[in-house]
Amino acid sequence: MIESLIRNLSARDILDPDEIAQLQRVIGNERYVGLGEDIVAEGSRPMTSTLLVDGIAARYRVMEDGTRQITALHVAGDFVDLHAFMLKTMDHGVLALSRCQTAIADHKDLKLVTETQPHLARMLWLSTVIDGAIHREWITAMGGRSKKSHLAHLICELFTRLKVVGKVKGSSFHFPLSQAVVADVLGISLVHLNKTLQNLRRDEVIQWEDRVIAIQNWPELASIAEFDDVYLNLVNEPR
Amino acid sequence: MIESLIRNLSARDILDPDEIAQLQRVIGNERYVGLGEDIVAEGSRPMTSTLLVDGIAARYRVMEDGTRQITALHVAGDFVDLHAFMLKTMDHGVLALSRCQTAIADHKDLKLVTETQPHLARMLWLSTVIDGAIHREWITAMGGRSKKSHLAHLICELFTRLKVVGKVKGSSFHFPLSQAVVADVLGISLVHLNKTLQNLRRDEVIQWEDRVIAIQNWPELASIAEFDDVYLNLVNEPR
DNA sequence: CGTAGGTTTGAGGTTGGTCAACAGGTGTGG
DNA sequence: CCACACCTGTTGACCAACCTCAAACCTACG
Repeated sequence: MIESLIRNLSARDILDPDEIAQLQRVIGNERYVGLGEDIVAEGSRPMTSTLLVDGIAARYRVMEDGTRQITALHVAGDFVDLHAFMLKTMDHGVLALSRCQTAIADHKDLKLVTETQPHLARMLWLSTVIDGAIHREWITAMGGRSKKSHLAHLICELFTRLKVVGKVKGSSFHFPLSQAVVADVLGISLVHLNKTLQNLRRDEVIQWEDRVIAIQNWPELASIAEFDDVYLNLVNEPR
Repeated sequence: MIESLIRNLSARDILDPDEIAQLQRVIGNERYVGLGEDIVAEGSRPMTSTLLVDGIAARYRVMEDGTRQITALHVAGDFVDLHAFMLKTMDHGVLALSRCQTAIADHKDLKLVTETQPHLARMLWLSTVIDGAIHREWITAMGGRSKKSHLAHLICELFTRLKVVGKVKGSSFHFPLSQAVVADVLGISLVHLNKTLQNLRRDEVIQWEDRVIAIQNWPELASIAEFDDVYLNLVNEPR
């Protein structure tokens, strides 16, 4: 159930067996959330944090005129709302973009971890801080890059993150989101997203059909994206 | 030296005297950084985290074509790189946008805090998580709002954050940044920023001259911005 | 076999970018 | 004291990026 989480954390530092056991004890209560359903509602005050065991989820905000902005994407092994352990109130919603398998950790138990397992607590802190690093990268992409580059960057990032948790097959990965959803990620219109995508296809750097993205030319894609994975902190070192 | 930090944290939860004493012990080594100088360099591996005691600083990235994107602004009482305590390597630089007064905390000491002062450690964790909430709000503003609304939002946010640390005078605050810098925050050109600003002035919601921003009509400004301060977590509750 | 969701394309309008020029203020060297 | 460079803000002209509206097409599904 928590293999993906273990892979995520173990990519950044060594977890000892006792810490893994702690995580197994603290995380439970599996359930499934259907496509399009909220995993966590905006404005709620959850007493637990949710681990995404499988599927893809998004944090999102909707504004007065009805436009929806997606602020983060989550894959297997990500906590979708670990920050709520500190923030208490959700300032955004979390939505299942595919059928999702989830598990939860009680905030009471997480608090106990901070009191008895400082290193494990730091690892959880780390995962919220990596979320922040990803946010900054998205800000950079939105403000400073062309839309083509931004889309390429998103694909590079997802490929890299999915690879960490073993969810890629060769150079392709399952990607069940519609173009409309991706448009809400990039903050552009569906029409323009589609044209940007055609542009990447014309360059023969990616294929995207039947809910699968295949990377045809990684060096070129990464170059279009100016992708550098340092911000994902895939370095195993003491934290 | 750490009054602003205390104000920042105390706005979110009660700090007991011992915790304040701990912070005072851990944070020291004041220095000044001149306008335009780096406080922390991209790619570095700092052994300390820097508290901004006074002034304004920015986290930034510069891309291949030379454009600079600012991903966060910091004011007195903010740690500019507390996340580096967990991330180890800086994936961006931090720059002084005015003459800045800073102080530092050793990562060794912060680690000790996580081992001996779990509540204080959670408060530090909280402050990195609020950074993340601000990032998400910026993503929302960049992707979903008009530039006018985005600029209005930035002003609302800065006013609110400065108010927490006692740096506003009535409805105005000192704001020494040039329009070129603000353009790098919003991810738009200087020319367009200027025209957007004129637009807000024409509406008589703000004044901005001589390095001071004065808010003339807060309700209208907040409405243009769709500003809601929940994401800043200005609620005092147990964390 | 009709309906709904997703993708693709075109036309026309708006937003925002680049280039260029000018004004005001400041600091510096002659 | 003047001449000059430089930084910031402002404005206009023109062009590219991106949006909205609309329609056509495809597939899956009841």
